[in-house]
Amino acid sequence: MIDPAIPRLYAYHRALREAKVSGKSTITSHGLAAMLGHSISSTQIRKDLSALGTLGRRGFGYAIDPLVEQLAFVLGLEQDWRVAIVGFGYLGHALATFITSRESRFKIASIFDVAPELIGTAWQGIVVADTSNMETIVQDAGCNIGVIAVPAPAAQATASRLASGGVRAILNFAPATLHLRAPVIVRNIDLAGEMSILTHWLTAADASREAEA
Amino acid sequence: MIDPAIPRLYAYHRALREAKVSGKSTITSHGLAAMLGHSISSTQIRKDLSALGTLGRRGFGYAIDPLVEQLAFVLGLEQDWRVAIVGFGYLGHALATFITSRESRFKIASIFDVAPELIGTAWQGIVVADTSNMETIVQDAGCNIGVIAVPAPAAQATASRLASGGVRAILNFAPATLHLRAPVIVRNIDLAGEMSILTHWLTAADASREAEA
DNA sequence: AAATGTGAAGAGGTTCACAGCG
DNA sequence: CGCTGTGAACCTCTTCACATTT
Repeated sequence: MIDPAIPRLYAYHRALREAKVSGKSTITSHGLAAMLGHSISSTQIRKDLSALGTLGRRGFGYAIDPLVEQLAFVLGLEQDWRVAIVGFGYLGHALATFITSRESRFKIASIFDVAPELIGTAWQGIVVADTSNMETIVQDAGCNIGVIAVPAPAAQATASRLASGGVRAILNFAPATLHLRAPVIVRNIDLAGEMSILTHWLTAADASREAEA
Repeated sequence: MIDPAIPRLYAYHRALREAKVSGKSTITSHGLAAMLGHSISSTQIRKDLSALGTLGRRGFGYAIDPLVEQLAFVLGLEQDWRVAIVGFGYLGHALATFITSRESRFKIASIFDVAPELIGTAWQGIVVADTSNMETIVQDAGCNIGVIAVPAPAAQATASRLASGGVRAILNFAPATLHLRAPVIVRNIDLAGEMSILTHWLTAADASREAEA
């Protein structure tokens, strides 16, 4: 499966579950495109879905149930994942809540922080640990995925230690470039960067309006 | 400037500021690529930077100061932006802190929530308002940018009201497709989606390892 | 008739190879 | 000689047009 298709597949998965909740049992590629605000064309949707196997019926559309199931399979959402969260400030806390509430297959398995007032407190039965034995705790808890919600200067060390503990995928919210030798999948979410994408386009929009005038 | 270059430009901006802090005043395209973990090639960097004007000196590299300045200009980081945050739970709180700490040009100008225990409390001098007069408050505060950190079912209404209040760019953390008629720039950040991108690749890695065996 | 599935054309961005300059 | 700047080749993904199936 091609790279940029994956985020689209997740979008389909989400929209289809919504469609199901609202009572539908089939949907067409056009209908799905409409649900997604036409940000993805119906042709694109058909191309993506046909790559997963023969799931549609010509002249009819797609049955939602098997489609959701197949998407969940391809996205790896049919197995359990154990997540370690490092940094349990507002961001870490928000992520813990968010992740577990949206996808039942994600379990927070360990939480770390350096703040003395947080260490030893519990969230949903998980006790916040200090970072001194991160590698072993992560390994013992069987964490596959790590979430980095620490300040930028601490991000690299955190990433290395998560990798040492056997984590093979990292979601990084710290504005820092992570250097890892091991085959770890890293996905960076740079909030300040996202903001500046907005400001760039706002500025560009202003500039072009002035150019017209 | 081409679309996918913008996130790269922000990455350069961040790395260059780091380089400056560590005492450098010039840098080569190769050096910058190394700082970014070679996730971007030096050729790509030169193409991107040359599109901004003649900023490098052949046989020498780039002077950091003018480059940072030019990048900030292109990214729209040289003007002030007023941000409205809707939803002041853990996520909203984290974003408020994060945004203001990273880029001094972003000012949180208004905050909204529906929780009675939050309404009326203050954060950094900004009083959390209920959502009843969102349009006028946002307009009076001169907000350009809105951040949606509410549950998915409330996202669409929030977006529409922000747009009515004059907001022209939205950073949306709710897993929902926003339908807006006005020329509003929307950037969606889907945390569950990001997680499933990781799980897809983890699953794919497992599958290919089994195929090899 | 209606909607999927798909080879071919097209668009957009990245990489290459090297010219140009300090 | 080192490093930037850039036209051309390349490649990947998207869109088009239409054959195909119910």
